[in-house]
Amino acid sequence: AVMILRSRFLDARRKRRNFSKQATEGLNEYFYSHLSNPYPSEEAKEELAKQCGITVSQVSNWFGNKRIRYKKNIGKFQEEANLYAMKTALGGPQ
Amino acid sequence: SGSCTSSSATTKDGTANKSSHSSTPRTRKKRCPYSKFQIRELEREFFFNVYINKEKRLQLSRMLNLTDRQVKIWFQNRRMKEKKLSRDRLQYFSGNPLL
DNA sequence: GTCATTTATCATGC
DNA sequence: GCATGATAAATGAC
Repeated sequence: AVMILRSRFLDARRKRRNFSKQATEGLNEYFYSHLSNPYPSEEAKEELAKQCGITVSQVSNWFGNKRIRYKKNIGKFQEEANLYAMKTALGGPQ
Repeated sequence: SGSCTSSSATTKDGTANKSSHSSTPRTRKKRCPYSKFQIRELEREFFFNVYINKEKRLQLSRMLNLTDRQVKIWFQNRRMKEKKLSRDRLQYFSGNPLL
């Protein structure tokens, strides 16, 4: 039984699964509404994790990847940025 | 594929030697994944001792063709990885229906 | 020393 | 074939 749990644990860590639509939505809303300083505090990370149904580590991973990939190619994310800027302007998270 | 050997890129202090200007912001060392052999030996030592002393560090760095700094940082990162593994294990097994 | 990062790389999804 | 999440070197704050 212990071996089974151990193998499942190892498999769960290895396999990557995309986040749900709502999770990515929430992460992007925070990112683009804090574009000048996209560094959520530990409390904000916990809040996002609970809201998105993922772990705090996954929130940290997402922001780390997002920051550098955004910085490396701002143009590619322009459309996405406008989308979420529009969304927050129309009564999104205050 | 041939720019990860630790002999040419940096000096022993870890100070980069790319330009002659003394005030150039030293370039960040390129991340180069370690070989299977290097990882095996580092893990072996980590199993005996989570904290490595200076002598074993020098010995290991020579054997693996790494700098002291690289070995030191590897152990730091490895301790952080161990801590994260413990957190993940706890979280994973805490809500397990088989328990 | 820890620890949050940056950056490149790996592994997978689709 | 890239997008995406996770991990492995490397840096810097403290």
